[in-house]
Amino acid sequence: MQKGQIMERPLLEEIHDRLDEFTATERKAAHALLANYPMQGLGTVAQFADAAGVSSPTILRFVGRLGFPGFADFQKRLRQELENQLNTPLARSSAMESGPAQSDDPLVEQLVENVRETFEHLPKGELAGMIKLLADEKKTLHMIGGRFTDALARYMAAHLRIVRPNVNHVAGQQGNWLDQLIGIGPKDVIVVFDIRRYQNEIIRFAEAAAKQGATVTLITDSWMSPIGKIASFVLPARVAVPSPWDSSAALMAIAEVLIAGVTRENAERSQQRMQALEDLRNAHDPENDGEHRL
Amino acid sequence: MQKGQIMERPLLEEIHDRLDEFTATERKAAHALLANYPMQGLGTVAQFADAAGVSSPTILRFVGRLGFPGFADFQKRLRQELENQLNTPLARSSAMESGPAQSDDPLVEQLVENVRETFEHLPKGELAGMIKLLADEKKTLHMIGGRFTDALARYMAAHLRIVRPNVNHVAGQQGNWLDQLIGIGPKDVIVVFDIRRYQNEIIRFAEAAAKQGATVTLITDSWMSPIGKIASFVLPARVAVPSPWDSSAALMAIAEVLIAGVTRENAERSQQRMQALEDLRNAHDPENDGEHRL
DNA sequence: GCAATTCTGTAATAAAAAATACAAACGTTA
DNA sequence: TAACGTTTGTATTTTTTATTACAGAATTGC
Repeated sequence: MQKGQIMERPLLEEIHDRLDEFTATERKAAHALLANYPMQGLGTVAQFADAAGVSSPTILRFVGRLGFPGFADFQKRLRQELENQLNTPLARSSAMESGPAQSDDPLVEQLVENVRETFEHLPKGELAGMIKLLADEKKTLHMIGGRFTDALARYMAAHLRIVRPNVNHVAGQQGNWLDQLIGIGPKDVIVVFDIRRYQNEIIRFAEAAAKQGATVTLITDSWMSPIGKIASFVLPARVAVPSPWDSSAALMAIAEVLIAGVTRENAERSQQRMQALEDLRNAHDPENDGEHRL
Repeated sequence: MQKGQIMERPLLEEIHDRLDEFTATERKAAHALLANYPMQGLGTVAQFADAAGVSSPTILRFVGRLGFPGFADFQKRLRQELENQLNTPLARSSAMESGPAQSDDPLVEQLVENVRETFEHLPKGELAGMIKLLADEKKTLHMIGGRFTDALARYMAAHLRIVRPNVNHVAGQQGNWLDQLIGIGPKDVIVVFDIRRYQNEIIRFAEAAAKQGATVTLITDSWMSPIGKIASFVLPARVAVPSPWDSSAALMAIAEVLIAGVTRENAERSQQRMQALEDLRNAHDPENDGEHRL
């Protein structure tokens, strides 16, 4: 079917969406371009062809199918897109202040150092074991966090929900939490984010869950959280920075390593689910050409 | 694939410094290039000449004087520079390909490196300006994020809400978002977290807010977010890691630096509000033994 | 398993763009 | 102001690059 020629949509997206309209070699060209977008398109046809492992005419046919009369027009479009993005505050700053200029802010230094040290001291066994546990889809996962760390629980749940079933984020008010305790048993795994000051409600939730047979895992700022006593796996992170606040950057980093680990642990399933979700999104996404003016 | 080529300093700088070595018309060429760097150099010689108001040979002499054997070499250099900025310099090539590497997980290495590099390249002016803006309590702040980055918006809002009034997290469904647009005007500041793939709804929200006079700020993965065009401040972070997911750790780190900055910017007010909140908590929740770091 | 169709690369051709030669214009100095 | 050196554009040549024609390969349908 013929889509309306919306010239404003990024070429990147259009190529992505129309990937299956192309022939096998044209798709190789598309992938080469997407992999190094948009620079790959700004050289010569021959360079492009070489990088994609196809012949020059295939490149020409590819851009032709995208709707460009010639390669030059295609390049013009790419340059146009780049130019539009380049005249932004970001472009100004990143181009101008290109000096290395190590950060002199002690907060920044400490924060970066925290992330690095966290992994340096992270017990490998705990990490591997926890990944394996979280990858087991027969278990139901429940993420929970405190006042600030709730955002991390949410973040982790949003990702894991994509690569595996049975992922729950224990959100909302405390009363709500207790409701969710009802169904929890040996087949459940609780992932707790808990840094000082350790909130009583979370501690109680974790203890209750453990009592009902659930496996409790903990991502925390030290081994000091009371939950550590009942947790099967504990991952400690550095959180102290010269500020009234603790830093959650290292916690976030741990969460991401866990997410990546679970994804990798069962790559095919993850791949399938991601693809299925992608299809669903495309199917549901109405052609958004209507502009919303308010 | 990164060649052993030494990363010389940006051509932009060199041209700027050597501006008076050039002849009058060559300088016109230089200015045309600087005015639209580097896109102006990526077209044909004739286009370049036309834009600069000089003849083609002058362009050739200009690039010749810069030390390039031919125009093609000059373009190659420009493309190289762009590519280095578009992709993370280290991520795509070195981390992905060299499998064995250190004893450490390459994902972890890249993640830590991302956080470090993010701050190395973070434009100081943008950061300082943004902190000042966010510290202005006459403004109302609205945090918004995408599928995954919503957690960051939430996290940031949770913190800022403590140290200053008028902080809002634009949460929930899209329909909801539009409702919140109603009251937005020049006294509002939108903080957008947006990494690829950039979600249309968020873009529309930011655009609409900007149209109504609000100040838009952006924390993103590169200069490619369309919101960059309308944003007053843009803070870019490294997000690429060897995983199907992008890493938000650096985004989180930026958020924390902003939070700390705002807290510091108005230390007394922050102190007062934190104390007041503490008192409230103790009054309402006697179980909590009020240890609090400040 | 064969025919028809589609796809793809090789090689030739056409188009363009870069590079060059040269003369006019300009500026500088005697 | 005249003569010299430098700078600059026009016109031409040379080279590169895009494009096209066509035949062999691969795929699809019957």
